[in-house]
Amino acid sequence: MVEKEKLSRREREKLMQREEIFNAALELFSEKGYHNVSMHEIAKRSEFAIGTLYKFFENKEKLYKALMMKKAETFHNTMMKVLDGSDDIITLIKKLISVKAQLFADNLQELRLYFAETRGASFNIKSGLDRDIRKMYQEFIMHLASVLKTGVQENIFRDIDPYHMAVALDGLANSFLFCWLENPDRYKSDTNVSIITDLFLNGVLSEDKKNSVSSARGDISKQGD
Amino acid sequence: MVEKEKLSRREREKLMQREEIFNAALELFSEKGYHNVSMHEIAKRSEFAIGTLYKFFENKEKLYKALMMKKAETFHNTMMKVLDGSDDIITLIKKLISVKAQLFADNLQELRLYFAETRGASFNIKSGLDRDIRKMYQEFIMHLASVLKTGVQENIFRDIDPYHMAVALDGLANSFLFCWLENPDRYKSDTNVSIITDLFLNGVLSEDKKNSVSSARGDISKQGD
Amino acid sequence: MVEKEKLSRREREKLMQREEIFNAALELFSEKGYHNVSMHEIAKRSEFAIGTLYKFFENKEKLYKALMMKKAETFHNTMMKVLDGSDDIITLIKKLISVKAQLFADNLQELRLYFAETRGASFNIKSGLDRDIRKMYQEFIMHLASVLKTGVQENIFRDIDPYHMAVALDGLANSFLFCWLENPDRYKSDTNVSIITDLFLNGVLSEDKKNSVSSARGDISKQGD
Amino acid sequence: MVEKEKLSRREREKLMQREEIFNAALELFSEKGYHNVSMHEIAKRSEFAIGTLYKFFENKEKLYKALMMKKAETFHNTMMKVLDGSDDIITLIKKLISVKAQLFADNLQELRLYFAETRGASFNIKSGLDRDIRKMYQEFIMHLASVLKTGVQENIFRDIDPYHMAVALDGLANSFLFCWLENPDRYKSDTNVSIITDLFLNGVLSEDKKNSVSSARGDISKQGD
DNA sequence: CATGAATGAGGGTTCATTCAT
DNA sequence: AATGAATGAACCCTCATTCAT
Repeated sequence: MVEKEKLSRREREKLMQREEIFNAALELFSEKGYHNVSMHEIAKRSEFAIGTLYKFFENKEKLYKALMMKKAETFHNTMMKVLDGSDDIITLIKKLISVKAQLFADNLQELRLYFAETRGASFNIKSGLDRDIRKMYQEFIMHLASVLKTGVQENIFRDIDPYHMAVALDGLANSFLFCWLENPDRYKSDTNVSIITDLFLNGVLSEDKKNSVSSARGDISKQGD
Repeated sequence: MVEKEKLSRREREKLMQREEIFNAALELFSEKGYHNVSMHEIAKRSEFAIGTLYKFFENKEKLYKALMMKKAETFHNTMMKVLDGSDDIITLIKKLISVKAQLFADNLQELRLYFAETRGASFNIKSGLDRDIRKMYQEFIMHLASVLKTGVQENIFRDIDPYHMAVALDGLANSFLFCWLENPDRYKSDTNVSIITDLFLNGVLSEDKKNSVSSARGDISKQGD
Repeated sequence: MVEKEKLSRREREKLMQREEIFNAALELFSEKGYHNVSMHEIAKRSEFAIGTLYKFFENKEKLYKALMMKKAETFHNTMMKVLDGSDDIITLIKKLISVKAQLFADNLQELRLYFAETRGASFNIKSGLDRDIRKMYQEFIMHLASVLKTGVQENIFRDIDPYHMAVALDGLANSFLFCWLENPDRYKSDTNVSIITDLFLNGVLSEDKKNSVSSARGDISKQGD
Repeated sequence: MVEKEKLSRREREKLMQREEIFNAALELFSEKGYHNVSMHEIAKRSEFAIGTLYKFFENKEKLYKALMMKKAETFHNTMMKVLDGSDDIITLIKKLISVKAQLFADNLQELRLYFAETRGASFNIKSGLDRDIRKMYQEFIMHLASVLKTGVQENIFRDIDPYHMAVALDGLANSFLFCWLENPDRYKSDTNVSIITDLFLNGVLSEDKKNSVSSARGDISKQGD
């Protein structure tokens, strides 16, 4: 993503330093939340002087914003890449959930911060972080909707507003994933992704598709009367 | 809930004052989040002296916790009451969404705080607020699951784990409601509640029930072929 | 001391109330020190309203001063009364130490406050408490000196400046009494008073008196060469 | 005590700053007592920002304790050093009083604080300051007692409990010194030290020594018959 | 250029005092 | 006259930010 070849040694070094500050800050914010972390702590953890932090980031809020935006972009891009794949729509949805599940498993703390910004009370109103992140989120939903729309056009899905389908799919995934990550004992990564997928597909697949999509029934509905 | 007849004038006054502090604090916390509101501000907004605030609430954290617990209990009780109604399961679900929609419409800001505690990064860990609120939420989900279970037993729903259905229904509702409340132009309270209901029911109704539940089809699926 | 006969019921009542506030305040100040006691606490302990406290005492500092002055006067008067007795000088000194010892044993905490004002850092500089108490103390020392002077004139004591003798006697007594009250295991009230007396008398008695004052030798000096 | 040669410029500076805060704080505490001095005042007097104070001392109580302990140690060490000298016992006592007198003259305000902790009402109990200081004081008394004991063994003093002699000597000195320092007009450093010494020695010297110790008579007892 | 000592505004909280009832 | 609810100045302390080195 970063084109190291074109940068001078000095510039590369700077980028590395920025990265190290990022990592230290992310760790701390994730552990304790924005307001319970001081610049002092970040400086110590990143092994830079406080002044150096301010060379890279105007202030604490901007640092946090940059951090969250970076994470959000990573999440965003990861999800978007799935949407841009050439899989058939059913596979794509399965992948989407699967990738999202992995994202949750790997970044639970960071996602809490992320959701605090999207759903909860933003820590950084002034910097407009919440606005920017929500915009990205909307972009993703719209893209997902456009993909789902092809499913409707191909008669795989019933004629439901694709935007609604997108919101539904995402909401379903979020609530299950949070639920599982908070009650880790309930979570078995293999079968659980399909629970979400199946619940979603059952609601949106067109009648004549239902039988042909194996996993969409057997798993969650035990009696096929 | 409060028996005003039995209280002395002084006690009524106290209750009113407490309420006013509550409201001022709730407004401010909702607008800016816990850490961006000072006791000074709350005092000013509520038109009391700082000392008076401390007569009613031991400290800022306790005030916040009392606030959140009160709101959470209101939400909780409102939703629980619906579950305890004697309606048939389909009506009950519709009511649930409808009531929840109203709750969202009336308390968007407060709900942001609520979600910050349940989903986002709550770092008010000391007071155990997040634990208490999540417990209440789990209680609700379990109760909803038990109600949905009767739907499975009566063969209205397919044989899906009721807990999963509960998580799904709640997740679906949350994401739609947040979405609409952030894009108020998309929101028309009448038709939109049924979008959530229909999406959910389509995923869980047993085959032989689908035709008999009118609203569950026509609205979202325009053509059943 | 207070002539109750001449006071109306109302006035007697007031006096009683004042007394109760005094006692509550004295207890608390003795337990925790001036700055660690709030008017609230005094009100609660004395079972009066805060406002009532302020009817009797202009402010906290004045209350404390009144309190300390009263205690100081009690100490002062008790000691002065001994000085005014008609005993011979040796007996008088013994009584003085004995009475002082009893005062210390009964009022250790209050005396700590008293010494904080006379010797330590006064809590109430503004009110001039330290000045007033030190004045009383000087008065006592001067009176003691005048009594000791008769001992010099009667050739019972050597020709030492009576003021010096007074300071010496008081200093001796204070340091022993504090020492014993802080190490109560060392303290046996009977013999210890005579330790102070003997030490003092040994230093000041004229040669020809030493043999005639029995207790002044045998007790502390075992070998009479 | 501090090896300035081995410290870097920065370290020396730090030490100087600490010293300046110490001095400002000591002045203020001595003038007004612990509770009547705010960190704000100390900051202003020492010409540092409040934050800087907290770089050097964890909190107000720790600052006060450090202050008191330092002063107490200085007093303690100064007195102890005299005790460890190789002088004969009479000279040693004279030196002791003389050094103590100088200490009082140079540190009257600070000594008030010190006595507030040892004798008066110390309510800095949390930090254990009073305990630590009293322990040091006891140590000094015990050491003094052990030195005086040699005087008894060498038959210079009568057979009096050395601990009692120590308490007496210290108490005598304290009361005279306080008295003089509060009535500076009475004080003439030369003759007055010998007043204390003589009073003490008169009480404790063995009979056969009294004549040989010149100063112990002539000064305070004008006629020896 | 990197550093981190120094800053001081602003936070939460207490409590002596007032005054309407 | 007695009350105690209400007040708000002032406390201790933190931490984002600056700037001389």
